[in-house]
Amino acid sequence: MSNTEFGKGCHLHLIDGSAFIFRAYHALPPLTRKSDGLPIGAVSGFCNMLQRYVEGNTGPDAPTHVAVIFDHSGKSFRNDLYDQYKANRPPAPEDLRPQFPLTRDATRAFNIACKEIEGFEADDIIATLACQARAAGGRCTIISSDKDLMQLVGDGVEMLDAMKNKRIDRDGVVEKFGVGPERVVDVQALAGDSVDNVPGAPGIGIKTAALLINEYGSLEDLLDRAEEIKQPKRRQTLIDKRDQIELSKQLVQLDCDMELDFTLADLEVKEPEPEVLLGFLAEMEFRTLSKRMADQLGMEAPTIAEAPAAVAEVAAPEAVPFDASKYECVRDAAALQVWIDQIRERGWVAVDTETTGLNEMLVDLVGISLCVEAGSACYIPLTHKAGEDDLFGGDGLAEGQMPLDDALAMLKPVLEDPAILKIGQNIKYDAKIFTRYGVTVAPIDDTMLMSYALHGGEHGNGMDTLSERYLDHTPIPIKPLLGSGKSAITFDKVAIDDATAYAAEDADITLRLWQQFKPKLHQRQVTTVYETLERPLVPVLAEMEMHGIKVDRETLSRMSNSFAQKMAGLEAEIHDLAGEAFNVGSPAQLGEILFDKMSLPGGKRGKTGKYSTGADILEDLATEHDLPGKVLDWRQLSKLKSTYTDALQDHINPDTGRVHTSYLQTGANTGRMASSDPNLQNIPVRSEEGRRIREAFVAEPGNVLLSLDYSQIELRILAHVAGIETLKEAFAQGQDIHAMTASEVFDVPLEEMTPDIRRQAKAINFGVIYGISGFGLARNLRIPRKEAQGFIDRYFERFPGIRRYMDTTVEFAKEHGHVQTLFGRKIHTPEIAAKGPKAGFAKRAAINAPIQGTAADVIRRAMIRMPEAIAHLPARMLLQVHDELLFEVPEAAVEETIAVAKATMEGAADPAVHLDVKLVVDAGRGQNWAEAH
DNA sequence: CCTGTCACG
DNA sequence: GACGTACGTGACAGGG
Repeated sequence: MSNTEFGKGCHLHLIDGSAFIFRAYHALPPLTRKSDGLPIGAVSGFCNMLQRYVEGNTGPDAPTHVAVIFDHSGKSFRNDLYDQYKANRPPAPEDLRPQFPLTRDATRAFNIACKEIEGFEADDIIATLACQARAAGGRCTIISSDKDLMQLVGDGVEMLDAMKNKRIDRDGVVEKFGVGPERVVDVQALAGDSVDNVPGAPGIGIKTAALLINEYGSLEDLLDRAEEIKQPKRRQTLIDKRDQIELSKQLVQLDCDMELDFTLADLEVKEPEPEVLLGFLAEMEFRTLSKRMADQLGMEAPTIAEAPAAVAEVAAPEAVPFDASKYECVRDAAALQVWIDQIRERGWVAVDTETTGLNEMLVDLVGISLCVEAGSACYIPLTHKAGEDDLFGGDGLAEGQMPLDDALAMLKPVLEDPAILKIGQNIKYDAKIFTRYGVTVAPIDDTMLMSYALHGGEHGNGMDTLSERYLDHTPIPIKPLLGSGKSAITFDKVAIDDATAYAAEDADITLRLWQQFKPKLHQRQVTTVYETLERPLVPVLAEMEMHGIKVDRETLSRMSNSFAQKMAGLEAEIHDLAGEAFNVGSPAQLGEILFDKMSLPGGKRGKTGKYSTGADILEDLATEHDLPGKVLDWRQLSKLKSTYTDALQDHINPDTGRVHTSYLQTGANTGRMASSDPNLQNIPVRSEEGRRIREAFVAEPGNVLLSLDYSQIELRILAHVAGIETLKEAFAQGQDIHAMTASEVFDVPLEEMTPDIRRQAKAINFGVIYGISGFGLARNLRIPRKEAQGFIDRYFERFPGIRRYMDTTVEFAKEHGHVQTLFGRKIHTPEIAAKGPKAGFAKRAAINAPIQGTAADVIRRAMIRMPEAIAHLPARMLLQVHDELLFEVPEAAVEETIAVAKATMEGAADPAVHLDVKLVVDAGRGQNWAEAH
C-alpha cells in the first residue's frame, strides 16, 4: 500500500450514498435495460450524479480523500434500543431493490471507496470518519442534506447540499436548529422525528426544543430542572416522558467511535481505471454516459449493441401462464409459515378475502388468498362448511382447514407490518373485513385505484375488465360456483378445491396487474394523483362507512304510513278522472290513458314505441287536465316511499342501529365518488315533503349533526380556470354571483334585480358548467330556443374568457384524448373524436370534467386531511355529498369542530394549487340532517 | 336485463 | 339543413 496518510491539508469528502440513490430513483422515469428489462433508472441517475461530482472536483478545494457510504440492509443497533425505530418507513419500491447492489458496483467502477457495515447506519460511518478526519487535523465535507448529520458540523467539518449546491457550516446549523452542532442531538431528542419514528417529547417541536435547550444549557440540565418550567403542560410532559426523551437522544446520537476495518488513508482519491469504468457502463447499456466518459478518458467508446426487437421480446420477462393447478391450498400452520416467510422476503403481497356476501358490515370471512409473484398464489380456507352429507347439521366445518383464529394470529403481524405492502383490488373491502376481525391492514396499494388514476374514462376498473385487457386472461367466473337466483349459495358452501382455484387466481391477477400498473403511473405522470388523491382516501372512507349514521326507524315508518294513505287517496281520484282502474305506476298504461283514451295533446313516442310520460310532459299537460297533476303528486310520494322511507329501514344495521353506505371511489369518471347500498348522496332536499326524510337522520343524544358545504365551488373554479376577472372580483367581494351575472347579461342594475331575472341567470351559470347549448337552456327555462340562444350569445359577449376556456378545453381533449383537473387528474375522452350526436355529448363532458373534477379533488384533499385535523376533537366525519361533509359531534365541541373543519376545507387546494378565488364553506347544525343542512 | 323515471350535487 | 343535446350519479318499478 502506498496510500498517503491523512493529515493537515487533506480534505475528505463523504457522500451519503442512499440519498443519491433515492434522489436518482425519484428524479427519473423507470428505465429498464434494453436487453433484459432489468430496472436501471436509479443506477443510471446515480452514475450521472457521480460523474458530475467527479467532474466538478477541480481546483484548490478538491478532495484528497473520498468515500461513498451506504446503509447496510436490515436492522441497525438502534432497533435493539427501540423496536419501532424507522418502523413506519415504507418498503423500498420493488423496482429499486435490485438496483441497490448495482449502485455499489457503480461506485467501485468509478474507483471510489464504497463502504457499508452491517448493524450500522451510513450516518454512523460518516460520523466516525468525520471525527477521525478532524482529529487528524484535516477537513471534511459531508455531501448530504440529512439534518441528522448536522450534529457533526464544526471544526473543519461542513456539509454540502448537492441538490441546492449550498454549504452548511456552523451558522447554517444554528439557522436550522436554533442551537449549535454540539446541542443538535438535544434538540432532536426533544422534537423527535416522525420520519424515523423517533418519539421525542409530545407537543414539542424544533422551535420549542431550541428555546428550552438555550435556556437550560443542555438536555440533561433541562430534564433535571424540569420542575422549574412555567408552562404546566410542557413541564408535565418533560417529567412524564423523561425515559422516552432519553431514549430518543440515544437514537439520534451518532456513533463516532465505530471500529472500522479501513483507515482514512485507504480513501485516497484515485483516477478511475478506464477499462473497468467503461466496462461497467457498457454492461449497464448506458450509451450517452459511456460516450461522455470515454471522451473524457481519451478512449474509444465501447460499442453497445442495439438489442434487436426479436431478442428484446425473448429476453423480456416471460409472462407466466395462468395455471390453477399450481395454486396451493394452505391447510395448516406449517404451510402458512412458508408463505409468510416468502412475503417477508419480498416485502409485498397481494391479498384477497372471500366472504359470505357483499355487505362488509355483516358478512363472515370464509377464506384468504395470497400471491407473492405471478403464478405463485395460495388460498387459505377457514370457515368452509362441510356440505350436505353431514347428517348432523350442515353447519359443521369442512375438514382440513386451519382454525380462523390461528390463521389471523399468524397473518396479523404481516398485514400490519409497515414494511410490507399489501396489494388488493378494491382493498377497502378487504380492509373493512379485516378490521372487524381486529386486523388493521397497512400500508396498501390498490390496483382498482391505480387503474382509475391511469385509465379513468377509458374503460371500467373492475378486475374482470382489467384482467382481460391487460393480462389477456378471462378470470374464472364466480357464477358457476355460487349459482344464481333462489338456488344461489354463499362462498362458504363452495367446495374447497373449486374455491382455491377461484380465490388464488384473484390474488394472482391482482399481483400481475400491480406489476404492470406501478411503472405505468410514472410514465403517465399520475403517481401524484394516485398517491395524494386516491390511496390515502381508502382508510378515510373505510372509517366513515364503518361508523355509519344513525337513522330513526320510527320516523321513517310513520312517514311511510302517511305516504301510503295519501297515495291511496290520489290513486282513487286518478282512476275516477280516467274513468277506469289502471296501474298508475306504469308509464306505459298511463301513456295510453292520457293520449289514446283521453286524447290529450303532445303524445310523443319514445324509441320503444311507448308514449313518454316524464315530469316535464305531465307538467305541460297539467294546464289541460287535472289528472296529470295528480299523477305527478302520486309519483313523488311513490318515489319517496319506495326509495327512501321503506328502503332505508332495511338498511339499518341490527348491530349498530346505523346506516352504513358504501362509497365507490371510482364511481364517476370526473373524480367524484358514488354512494350505494344505500345511496346517501341523493336523499331528498329540494321539495318540502322530501326534505322531511332528512329528519330521520339524527345525532346520538348529546350530539349534533354538523353540515359544512362549499359555496358555489364549481363556479369559483370556473372563474379561476377560465380567468374571468369580473367573476373573480364578484367572488372576492362576496357578491350574489347569480344576480351579478343577471346584471351583466340583461343590463339590469343590481338594485332593480327581480327574482325571475336572477333565476334565469342562475340557469345560465349552471348551463355554462355543463357545456351550455341553446336547446338545453331553452328546455330548462321553458323558453323558446331562439331566446335561450340570445341569452347565451349575450353571456359570451360579456365573458369572452368562458368561450375561450370551452374551445381550448375541447381542443386539448381532441389532441390528447383526455382533459385534466388542476391537480393533474386525467379524465379520458375517447368519444371526443366521434361524429354525429355523440360528438356533442363528448364535448360537453370534456368541458364539464375539469370543473367538476377539480371540485371533487378539492373535497377529497379536505377529507384526507380531516382525520388528523379533528383528531383532538370528539368529532366524527360521517358522509360526503360531493360538496358537503356531514359530521357528528358532541354539543360541547361544536364550535371548535366548525372552526377546524371549515379551515381544512377552505384550505384544501393549498399548497398544491393556488386558486385566484377563495373557497368559502358554510356551516349548519341541528339534531337532524334537515336542521343541519 | 333494459328502460323510464326521479332523487341528489 | 337535420339531428338531438344540458354535466355527473343510483334505486326502483314495470315489462319483456
